[in-house]
Amino acid sequence: MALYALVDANNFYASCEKIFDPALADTPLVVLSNNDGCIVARSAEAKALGIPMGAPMHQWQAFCDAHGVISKSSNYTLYGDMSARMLSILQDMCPQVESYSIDESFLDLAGYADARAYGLRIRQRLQQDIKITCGVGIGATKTLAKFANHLAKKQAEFAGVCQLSASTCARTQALMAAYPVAEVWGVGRQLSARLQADGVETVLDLARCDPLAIQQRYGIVLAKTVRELRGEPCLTLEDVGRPKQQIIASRSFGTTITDPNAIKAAISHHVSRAAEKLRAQQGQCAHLYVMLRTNPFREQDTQYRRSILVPLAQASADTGLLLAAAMRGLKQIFVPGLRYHKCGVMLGEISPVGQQQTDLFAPVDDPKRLRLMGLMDRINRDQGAGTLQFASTQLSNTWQMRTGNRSPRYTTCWDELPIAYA
DNA sequence: TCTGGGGTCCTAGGACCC
DNA sequence: TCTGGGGTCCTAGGACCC
Repeated sequence: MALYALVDANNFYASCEKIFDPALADTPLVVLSNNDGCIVARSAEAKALGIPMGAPMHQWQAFCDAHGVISKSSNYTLYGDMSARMLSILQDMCPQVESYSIDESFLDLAGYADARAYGLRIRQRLQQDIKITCGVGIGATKTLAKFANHLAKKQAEFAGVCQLSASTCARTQALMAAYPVAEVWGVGRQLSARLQADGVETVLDLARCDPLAIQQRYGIVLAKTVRELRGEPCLTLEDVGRPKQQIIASRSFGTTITDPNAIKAAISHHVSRAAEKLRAQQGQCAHLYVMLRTNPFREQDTQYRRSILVPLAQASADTGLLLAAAMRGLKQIFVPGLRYHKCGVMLGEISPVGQQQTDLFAPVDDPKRLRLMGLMDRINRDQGAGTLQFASTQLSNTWQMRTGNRSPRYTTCWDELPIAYA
């Protein structure tokens, strides 16, 4: 009998900020996206004030000022490190763990006699060791575990850990009937609007649909979701270390950009970051996309949005080669005179280095160049990102993003460790 | 003035082939 | 004059997730 748990940290980014700054303990707090653009995390107090997820900060600035809400620029170095600590505790407690996102992991609990008691222990341990409060949802499928997790957080009687029994059980059905279909994992805005138009309003309504009819009308993905809601597993735990199939590096500019050199510099920067990630997973890519666009929210501006695929003559992980390819692509899609807002690159068709294609004569990266790249990565890791860079990155820095109020990197940087006074 | 970034999977439609 | 249809591969884009 399959049994999955989903462990999900509450208000993760906001909690990370609060752990290291006790003065923020009972203060409403929001964490902002890059460029301090959107609200991407809220503390419990900020949620209670009615601040919505994803809202543009500039629309809420006055409200936050009036209600004493503290805002923080995002500090991904800190959140990433806390996430790794959380994962290692979970791996210590359970042999089968899939890290699903920065603050969520699925656990395979098949064969555990008292899964709920185990969930409570996990919750206690995370609370005790790293001061992170999480919800635990347990069910026969990942989709049910997701829903259970939602219940664990929303309904106080579960004390943070909810185990759903079979979807045929009356109690489970009552819970499913109490939540809108949009709460189901995999049902977003578009799908929930269509489903509601078809009379499928609650989670229970969807669970009662015929999977084949759903497949006809909505496709295979939603059909799997229906099966999962009915207790039939369609999704399994995925390997933690699975290499990425595509690697994206992109950013909005801190300000509108028209200067082609600034865009070249930004693209160079993104290529460098993406190639670093590619080498970190011992990969090489056979093509890359270059993406460029104007600001869709500025309706008064001429809108433009293009991406272009640049195939490489050989699969490569060499920043220099990738830079040259990206510049060729950029040249093709850059239109002078527009007010640009964001650009990026995506590496695709990724394969492991060394697993060569069948063509004996296919060129491969020069080993000397790869050693140089490895050295560059090590220096940048030890001495700080950007210590060694390709020159095109330096053409301009006007595109850099804004960060108003980032907290210290408490756990990963010697100069920024928190200080405790006894 | 100011609206994120990084992923996965699926599908529609065009190009091409026989 | 009459001018098919099915399969496959590829790509762009859309939906979803956090």
